[in-house]
Amino acid sequence: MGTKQFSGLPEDADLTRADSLAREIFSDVANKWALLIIECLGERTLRFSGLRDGVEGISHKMLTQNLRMLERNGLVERTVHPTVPPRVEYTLTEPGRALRVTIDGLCGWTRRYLGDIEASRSRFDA
Amino acid sequence: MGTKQFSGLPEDADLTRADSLAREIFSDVANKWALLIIECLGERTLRFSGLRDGVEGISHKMLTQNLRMLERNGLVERTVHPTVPPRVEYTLTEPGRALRVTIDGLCGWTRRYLGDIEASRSRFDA
DNA sequence: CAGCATCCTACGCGATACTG
DNA sequence: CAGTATCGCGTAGGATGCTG
Repeated sequence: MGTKQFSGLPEDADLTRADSLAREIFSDVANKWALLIIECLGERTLRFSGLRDGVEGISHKMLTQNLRMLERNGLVERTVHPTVPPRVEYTLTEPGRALRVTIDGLCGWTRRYLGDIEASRSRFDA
Repeated sequence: MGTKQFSGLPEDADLTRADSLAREIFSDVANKWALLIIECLGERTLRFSGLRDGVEGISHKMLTQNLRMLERNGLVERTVHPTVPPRVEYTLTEPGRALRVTIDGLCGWTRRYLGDIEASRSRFDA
């Protein structure tokens, strides 16, 4: 981000602060588990356990940790039903759904170039 | 990816292998440094040192490491000019440029929701 | 200049156990 | 069931030094 990928603004007000914030958000979001969680949520509402099953290979800890982070950034909404046993549901917010569109693009890209990448790999490994 | 986000194929041939490969690629690509390197490269051709300056905060080691990985997956092309001192240039390949479009979307998303996220954060931290 | 190898630390992350 | 806390290992990743 050295070249200010995020700003693109005319005014230089306190652009530095905005840029460092952007970089921070980017780091939060550009990680495997966060992306997979969002992708798994999609349009549905899922419980903690549902997400755990849905996101293959994720540990209890990673799931809670990332869910907190996503909630903090306002990408998922967390609703607690005060029943016993407790029932907690997660849904994407509007920003979350917007991000999901991008992630879909990433998944599509992966599908599209799967073969090329596999080929490139075997070439490289030789 | 428990729900096979990547496959979406009719035939179930050896879909499992394809899916695990996809997951592997996804892990490679869905990481902060890789994305920032690709974004920094853009349409340009950059040398190692250029990338080092361009991608703010990246260490020598992380840069080489990620560049190797991206080269292996065929997302960047590496050309060595046998001069002294050596001159090595990096460019995005076609798959790399395609991925870049997606990353641009991610950057755009960040810009777009910067304010909302900042607000959500202060709300959450209270 | 580019990049590999080595060392060493910090922390990511899994496993486990405990509350409401 | 959902969540927090603690411990412990493995690895990510920074710093440094050596080659061509």
